[in-house]
Amino acid sequence: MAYAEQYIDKLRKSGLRPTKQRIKICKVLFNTDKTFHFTIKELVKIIENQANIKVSLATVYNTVHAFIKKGYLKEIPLNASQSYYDTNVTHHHHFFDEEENRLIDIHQDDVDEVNIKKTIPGKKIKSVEVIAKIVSDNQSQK
Amino acid sequence: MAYAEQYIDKLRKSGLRPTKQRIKICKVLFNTDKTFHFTIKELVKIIENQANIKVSLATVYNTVHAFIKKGYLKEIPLNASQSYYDTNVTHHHHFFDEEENRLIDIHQDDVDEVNIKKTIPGKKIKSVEVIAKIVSDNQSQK
DNA sequence: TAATACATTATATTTATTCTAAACTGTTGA
DNA sequence: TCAACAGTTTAGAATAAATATAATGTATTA
Ligand SMILES: [Mn+2]
Ligand SMILES: [Mn+2]
Ligand SMILES: [Zn+2]
Ligand SMILES: [Zn+2]
Repeated sequence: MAYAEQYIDKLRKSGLRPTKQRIKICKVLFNTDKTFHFTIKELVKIIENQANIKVSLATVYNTVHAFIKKGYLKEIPLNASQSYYDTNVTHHHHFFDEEENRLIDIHQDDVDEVNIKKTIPGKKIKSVEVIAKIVSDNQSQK
Repeated sequence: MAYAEQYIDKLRKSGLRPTKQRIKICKVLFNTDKTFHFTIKELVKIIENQANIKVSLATVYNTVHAFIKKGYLKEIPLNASQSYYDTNVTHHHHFFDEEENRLIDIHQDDVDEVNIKKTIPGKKIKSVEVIAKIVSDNQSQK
């Protein structure tokens, strides 16, 4: 299958050999039209549900980190005791639904360019991220 | 002293009795012109350095969380295994210096109003925060 | 095939955070 | 005054995410 080639390519470019555990991880992460957000725990659960093979936590962590380093995944800064990861590596922003603990993408086009007037000597901006926390809009009950 | 009154007031409004441990925490947090960012570990270290009294980790965590709930402190969403807290509770944004692991305030005035065109049905925006990651600007060496 | 390099895994470790339970303190009212 | 009580502090235990370790397994290649 052609898609397997892509995964092998991604793995090789990340400095990893394409083992069956890693290809399985790739399938879960990249074999879909839609990008998504996940925690390591959730990723492990998806793999367990789909797969006939066992993949250890250490391998999942290692592979995810290798992909982050290479730019195939992004880590999302959230105030939580656990990291969120994103298969959408384009520049974009997020809603974070505090009630459902869920991240929702905001396309770059949906936010005006964030213009920061302040500068720090000797430093340059590497990335700018907007996080908008959302909650239920319980309209005043008429 | 007048400032002690303020701390007692803050504590009472947070539903906490003004004990000497809690007043000590208040002094470290609020007895300064400048606001600042801190981790729990750092806060404990400051207290240890200044104080003649011992304050346990549990008390520090509990007090900080009570103040957050009341709005006297803010938690800053950062991609880290540890939480950052802010004594500046006004609406503002941040630089995060990835090399020095340091937060720097950006006044609200220094960022144009972030206008998000996307909406989520049934949800309203509670807060919008911008985090700009910064790194050393190593100019191409002439 | 044998040697070697790389991977996977179970398990241990680390570390931030939260929980627990016992000891302590300050307030109250008989 | 002082016993009872509510609330507090604390040391240490528990929890959970993340990382490290080291033994075993697998793939590559000479
Ligand atoms: Mn990480
Ligand atoms: Mn918290
Ligand atoms: Zn996203
Ligand atoms: Zn700040």
